[in-house]
Amino acid sequence: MSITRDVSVSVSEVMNGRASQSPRARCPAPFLLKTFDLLEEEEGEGNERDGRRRRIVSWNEDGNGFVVWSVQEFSEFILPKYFKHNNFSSFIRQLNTYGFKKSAPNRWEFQHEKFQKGNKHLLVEITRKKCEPSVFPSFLKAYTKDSAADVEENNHLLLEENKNLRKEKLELQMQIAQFKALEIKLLDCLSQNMGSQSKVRRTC
Amino acid sequence: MSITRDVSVSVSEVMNGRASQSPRARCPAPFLLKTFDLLEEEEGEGNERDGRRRRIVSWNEDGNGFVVWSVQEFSEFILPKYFKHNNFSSFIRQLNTYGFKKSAPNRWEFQHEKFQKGNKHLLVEITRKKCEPSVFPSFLKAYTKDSAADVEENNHLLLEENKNLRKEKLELQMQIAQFKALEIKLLDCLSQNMGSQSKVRRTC
DNA sequence: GGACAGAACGTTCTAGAACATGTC
DNA sequence: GACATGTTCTAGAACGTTCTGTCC
Repeated sequence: MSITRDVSVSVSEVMNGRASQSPRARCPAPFLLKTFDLLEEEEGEGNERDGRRRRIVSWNEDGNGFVVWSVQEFSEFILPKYFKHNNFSSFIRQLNTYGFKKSAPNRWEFQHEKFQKGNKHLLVEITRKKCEPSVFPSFLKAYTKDSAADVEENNHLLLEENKNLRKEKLELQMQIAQFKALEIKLLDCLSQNMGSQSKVRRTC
Repeated sequence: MSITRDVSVSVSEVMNGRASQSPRARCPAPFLLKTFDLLEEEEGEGNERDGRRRRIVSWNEDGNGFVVWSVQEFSEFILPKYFKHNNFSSFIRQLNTYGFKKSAPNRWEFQHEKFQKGNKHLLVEITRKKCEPSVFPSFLKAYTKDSAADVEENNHLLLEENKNLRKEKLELQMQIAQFKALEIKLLDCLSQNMGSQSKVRRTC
């Protein structure tokens, strides 16, 4: 009974649902593949075309990120080749969606822990950010969305209860004060009425 | 007593505080002025330089918006001339902050109701979007900013206080119970010790 | 095979947030 | 130093497109 077979599915894949689908299962998101391929093409034979491309976009020195050297050319020539648009901002949006971080000021360099030169297999570990919240079953979304309001409501209820408790406490304290006064009166009565009979201690 | 003099200050100006400041009072935001000037330069004599510029950015046909024709040249040559950066996305962010809307797909055209060719005086009507919420006096900002955390914290404190109040209430109720028991004992003592002397009522 | 619903993914436009800078 | 404004990086939100399982 080898139930350990074929369970090499990462947590992240289960999380974002990729693992449960047939063709796309165990495949990186299209965006990641395209971006990776786009960069791998840099590693070509170094002919004129690749040389030109290398000035537009490339892996960084350490191979743990990439740099868009010419936004204009990247947008005009590279993007439409791999995607259905030529907007640099859309490309950036996708990078952020998949958790990439801009890793240098003054130039368009981005990094992701699992996006490394030569390690295409790591791409499956990269998940859409939107998937993290949606680990919550969707039917809980409404609750999550209104949590702020809920907290406020909770607050209000607590405040009400607090007010009532304070009021009750005050009433109890007044009762106790009356009891104390009563005790004194009773003791007075006792000491007076018992007169010469016997001593009375407060504990009776 | 003409108190109606010099009250030509628009509501929006009062709202965003521009009207209360001296030099900048009744002045459009720097960003708006710069963007407007940048476009007004298009209306020059039409010499070579302006001709070139016109291909980069210009008012639209109706004069109720403008178009950045070449993002690359706009970013490289125009932006650093007027602002402290050359990022097109930062320029876009500012446009959105001031309520401009992208008014055409497939090209970088933006419009704002009060941003019109030849009507520089309308610029004072354009306010930062952030100012709408900050109609709230600024001294409330801290509260507003931390409100979520505050509410949570408040909640926690209330919960603690509630717990203590319940505890105190219980203790008070126990005290009262003891007092009641004591009262009964005292009354017993009284009735016993007074014997034949006189009747004792609980109110003594 | 075709229709269709639901989910994942992509594209676009706008806003949030943190920090920097400048101004009074 | 409080406040408005500017700059940067990231996220929200709406909507469109593609994929996939299901039912007929």
